[in-house]
Amino acid sequence: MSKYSRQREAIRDFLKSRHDHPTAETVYLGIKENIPNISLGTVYRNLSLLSELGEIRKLSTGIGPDRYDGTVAPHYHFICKKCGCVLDLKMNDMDHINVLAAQGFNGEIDGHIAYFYGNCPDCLKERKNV
Amino acid sequence: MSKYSRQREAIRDFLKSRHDHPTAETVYLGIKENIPNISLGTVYRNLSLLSELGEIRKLSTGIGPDRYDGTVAPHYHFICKKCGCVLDLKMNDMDHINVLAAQGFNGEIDGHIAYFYGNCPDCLKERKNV
DNA sequence: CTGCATGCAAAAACTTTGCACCGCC
DNA sequence: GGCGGTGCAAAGTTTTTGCATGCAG
Repeated sequence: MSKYSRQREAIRDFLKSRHDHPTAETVYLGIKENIPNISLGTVYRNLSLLSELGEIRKLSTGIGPDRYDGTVAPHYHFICKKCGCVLDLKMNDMDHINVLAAQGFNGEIDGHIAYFYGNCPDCLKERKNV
Repeated sequence: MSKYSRQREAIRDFLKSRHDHPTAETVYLGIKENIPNISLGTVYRNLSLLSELGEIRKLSTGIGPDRYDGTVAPHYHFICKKCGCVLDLKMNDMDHINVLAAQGFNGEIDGHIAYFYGNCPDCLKERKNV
């Protein structure tokens, strides 16, 4: 179905190597260091392909542009309301909530995404200084 | 802090009166029937203000534009992967997951948003017909 | 009156797409 | 070779913003 490409591989590797949650722009700039003439369109095309294939995940945080995550194993995210940063949370998968959601619902539920909101450690610290 | 405006009130009322989850565009077109010369900019400004005030909620589904919800009482949403529709789920609030998330996290967690994904009743039906 | 809110339009921010060329299979 | 992938740039979509004017307090 899809053919090898150096650009796609670079994008996948880039995402797997990072635990922050880069935007398309950040991915673009990062890859550019090794493949200087890669284009932003290619980055978007591949991010969207990889995310359909389930090799990466797209995060729509509601703050700023979409972000991408190379970790597909189930895990959850924290989003700082103040600075907009996105952090991984170390917590177990909550499979059981799919069952809760499915009760009294006629459709088919095969997954969930949960974002936790609040203040990140850095912003908390700053708040005390002010 | 903020002054009365007919436009803002209309937007708030419009959202409270509906249980689908309209986009800014839909809100704009809806209000326009009563206030023909309202502008899209005003709609965006007020949606964003109301959502900061906690009077409405913004939903970033990752599929299409942001949507807005006049129901602020805790509840959860289902998003159809196929048609992109957004439905309310009848399920209890899962306060306890904030505690789970806060374990081993240094920041402050004061809320969460969870989206459930799958196929909506209509798309399931359609799939059987094909 | 004073200042927040609005309408309008331009611009910014983000993402997708058409097209000619390139390179994997 | 054939077909999917790329670079480039233009266009599409969604959202924000500057500015002059309007209206609530």
